[in-house]
Amino acid sequence: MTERAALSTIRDVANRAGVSTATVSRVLAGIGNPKAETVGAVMAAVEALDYRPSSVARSLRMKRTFTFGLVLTDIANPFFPELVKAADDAARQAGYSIVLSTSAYEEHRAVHYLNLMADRRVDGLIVASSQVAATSWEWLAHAPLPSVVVNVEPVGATTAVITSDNEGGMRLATEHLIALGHRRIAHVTGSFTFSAASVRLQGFRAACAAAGLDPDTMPVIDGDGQFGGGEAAARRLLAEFPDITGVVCYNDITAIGVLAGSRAVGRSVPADLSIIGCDDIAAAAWVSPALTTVAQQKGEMGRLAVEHLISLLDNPDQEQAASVLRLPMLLRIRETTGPAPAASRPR
Amino acid sequence: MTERAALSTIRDVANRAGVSTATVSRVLAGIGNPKAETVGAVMAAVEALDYRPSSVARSLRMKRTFTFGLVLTDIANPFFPELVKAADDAARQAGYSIVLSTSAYEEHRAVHYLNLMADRRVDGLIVASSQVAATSWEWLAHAPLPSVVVNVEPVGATTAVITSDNEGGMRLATEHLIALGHRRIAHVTGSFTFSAASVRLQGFRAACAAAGLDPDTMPVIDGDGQFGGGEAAARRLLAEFPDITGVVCYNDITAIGVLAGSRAVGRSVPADLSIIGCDDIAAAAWVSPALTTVAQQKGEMGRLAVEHLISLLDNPDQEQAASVLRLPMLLRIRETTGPAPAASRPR
DNA sequence: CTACGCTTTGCAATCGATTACTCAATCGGT
DNA sequence: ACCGATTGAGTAATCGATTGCAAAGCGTAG
Repeated sequence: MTERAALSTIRDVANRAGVSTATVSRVLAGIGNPKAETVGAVMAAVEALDYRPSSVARSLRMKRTFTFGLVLTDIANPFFPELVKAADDAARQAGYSIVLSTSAYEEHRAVHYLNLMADRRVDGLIVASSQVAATSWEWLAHAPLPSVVVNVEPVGATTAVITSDNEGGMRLATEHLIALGHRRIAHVTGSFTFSAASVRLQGFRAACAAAGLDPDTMPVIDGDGQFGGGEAAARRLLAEFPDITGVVCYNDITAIGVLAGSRAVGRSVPADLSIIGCDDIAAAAWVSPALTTVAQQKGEMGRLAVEHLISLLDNPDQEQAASVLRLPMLLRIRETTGPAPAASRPR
Repeated sequence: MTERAALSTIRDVANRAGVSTATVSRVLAGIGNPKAETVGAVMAAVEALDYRPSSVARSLRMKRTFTFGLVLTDIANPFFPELVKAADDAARQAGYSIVLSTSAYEEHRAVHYLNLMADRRVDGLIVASSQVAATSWEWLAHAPLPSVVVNVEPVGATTAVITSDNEGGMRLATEHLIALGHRRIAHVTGSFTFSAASVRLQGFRAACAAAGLDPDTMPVIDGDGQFGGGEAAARRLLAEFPDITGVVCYNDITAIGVLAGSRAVGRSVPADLSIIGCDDIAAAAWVSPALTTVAQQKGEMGRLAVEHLISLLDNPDQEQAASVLRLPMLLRIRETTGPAPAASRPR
């Protein structure tokens, strides 16, 4: 059996040290000029009683919890760990903690969790999502606390938004294939319930057009942002358009699916077919051949979100502005992209 | 600019409804037999003011936060998402929330976070880790709150432990290869700072012995539980012991590394070489060929941890016992294992 | 018609911290 | 040696809920 230590209060410490609770509080907070003698007595009592102030009581009195809520649509999304970690580090460094919650892609639960966070009286809210429904936006706009939205860009954003330059990133990916000599390039999309899906498609088309390739002649196949969707898309794509030499995918998981599907129908990557993903999740480096991709600066997004909230809290007068920050994406060349097969080179 | 709704207190509601705060509290908690009229007035006021009770104040008064702390060594570990999700669901269902924190493999930070959780006055603690140092165990044993340890089994456990039957799982994996006719089988270990590494090695040896294969003649190569370690191990292994036809790996990430390394040196999987992992992370299904593995019941572990805590809280008299629960692991046959090549079959 | 009992509601203490305000003691200057 | 400034610490209010106890309201029985 384990002996459970009883938790002592500030009053216990005050009694043992022979001072008032006010003094204990001040000494611990480093406020005022306490006599060395007093400090000694307090610290000794704190030590002896293993006193740890209740942040519940502190929060009630100070009307600050020094906590940020981080709401994820789905914690299983391999995109999120890095973001959570960076946000956690940044928060910790500034004396804040992060409370996590995941809403598992169900809209009604999302609003429920947002409310739960508000009940908790978190000082600020970070919503990291692939999709956020209108009701949630509404809620955030009138919420009694500041918030930042990460990774999704709503149409009429009313809060600060931090996201990646999805269009530019996709352009980067497409340009990479074009530079390798590919001229017949396909795009496998994500589910269009993800706001990034259409933006990434746009980037693909823009890059084609800029290189003198008519975007309307380039196959676009619907995926679902998951492995299965990518695999199915690859089979369909290669059956209908066998002359394709490059595939630009909505995200890495899709690309990994496309990789599997392509090989299943006998294409060798990157000799016959080049594949490029988007996000740069950990698994991208694990598949073989390792996946070429454009990376989102996930850690940076988490860090910036926290910093934004803190600056909002430090300047309480300044109204929350509806800003949008798009971080550039970074090309990570690995092994799934290579020169276009000579046969299909133009002229 | 967004108009920030001012947050109203129970007193505001009481005033507007023309009742006392006590009545509001009772109505909202469903205690007593309030007159329908009173209920109506209170609910109307709640609605009108968009009142949401402060769980900070409630926690202070009730000395319960209805929150569990979940401490992860590293949130980036692909093992954890499923566990977190299941724990979250189970907790939510019972009226609790989960507060997450990650200690990033640094022991001193781990204790720091445990303290932070205690300051938060969480009602219970779940520690999910691959390794927990002695100081943390010490802390948990004398902590002023109940706790469960998940996924790691310390030598002198003083709290409840929920883990997988790592020995049995590894035996299962090894038996699978043996049943397929393999007789020269290697094991790539994890870092031995992970408590499961030696137990899994034991399982491997036990299965060999049981099948009449001398474990001492089976190559054992050190990995590190990461992709790189697996890849390097494969190169070394296949150079030194080219007659090997099967590899049992400490975990999936290692196995994926071994897969990459084997192919880099020209082995085809599963024709020349069978590979089996352990854990069943999401990426195991994404690589190609898809990885055969033994699955940990990750969700189940999270669910059970939460249930255990709740039962501990519901029966406060019952002392916390040091129990160990080992969940069976499940064989998931995919594509990286196949019959041993005929050439190497015995006799 | 009064009194007793049940229901419904209010009063006020409480949880454990922080902090504005007050007060006592000490110090220095002339 | 006296007085004002300064320092160090205590008193008590406060944050926003919950809940034991008291009391008011109401119905009914004697």
